[in-house]
Amino acid sequence: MEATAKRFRKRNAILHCLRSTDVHPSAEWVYEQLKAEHSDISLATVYRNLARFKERGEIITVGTVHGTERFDGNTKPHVHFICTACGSVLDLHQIAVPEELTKSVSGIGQVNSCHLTFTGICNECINKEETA
Amino acid sequence: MEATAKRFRKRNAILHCLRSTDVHPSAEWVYEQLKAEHSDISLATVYRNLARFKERGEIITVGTVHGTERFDGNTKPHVHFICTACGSVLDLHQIAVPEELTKSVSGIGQVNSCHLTFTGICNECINKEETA
DNA sequence: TTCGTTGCAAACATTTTGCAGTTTC
DNA sequence: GAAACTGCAAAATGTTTGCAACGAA
Repeated sequence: MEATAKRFRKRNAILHCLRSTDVHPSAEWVYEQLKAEHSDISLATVYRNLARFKERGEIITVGTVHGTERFDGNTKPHVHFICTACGSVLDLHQIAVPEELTKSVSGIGQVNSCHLTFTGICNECINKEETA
Repeated sequence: MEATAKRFRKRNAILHCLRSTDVHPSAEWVYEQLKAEHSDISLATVYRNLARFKERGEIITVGTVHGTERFDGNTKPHVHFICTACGSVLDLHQIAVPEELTKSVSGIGQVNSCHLTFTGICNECINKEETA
């Protein structure tokens, strides 16, 4: 099996981890997840591969939340909501950036991507606050 | 003059610096600008005041470009273009996020802000590349 | 006297890098 | 053997904090 070639085991694991979650993880989170299966994995490997994936467009960056970069294995354009209280990042699949908007950007340069992000307080954090 | 009270001179200078530029500066950039007028200013003061302004909504964060946070003294909602080559951040005043979009987000929590960002390569960098 | 602001240096957290060891071709 | 991937530890980076000094009320 090519996919399990020892050479790429960790790289594949990192990509798979990103693709199979919707928490928009940080490097640290991915590292923690993979430690179970790959007890000898190093954080540097996670960072190196995240950088590589990003370069190749296999993953995207959602932004920096509370000082740490957050990634998304879903590269299809979609909208995000970032809770500034707990730092969670949620997908808003029901919304899309109208194509006309993107088109009207030409003239400033070569546009490679477009990212719409809402920030606020998620329902969970609002409830916590009320209960407290 | 209240505005020039020694107590707030540097804080005012920092805010004024942000309000009177469209480069979407980093903390370091603001610091460098202010050194001319305030030779004894410290980077910590810049960071402290930027955090304060952000908290109070007097400035906003545009995002993190090449590892450093970039600020904007213009808090009116507007769209940005980030050049991933040179790291410059440009305003796209001609575009606006349709209100309907924002409205349809309710349900996920309390939305405080919304930010649309395009990334790509600015014309200047494209030209540099071609000439090279 | 009490409070808020600052400079300085130290601390901090995240991310990147150098190097040696290993695997694949 | 050459090239690619990795772990480890060290380094680099951007940002925050503790503290003493100062200024304003």
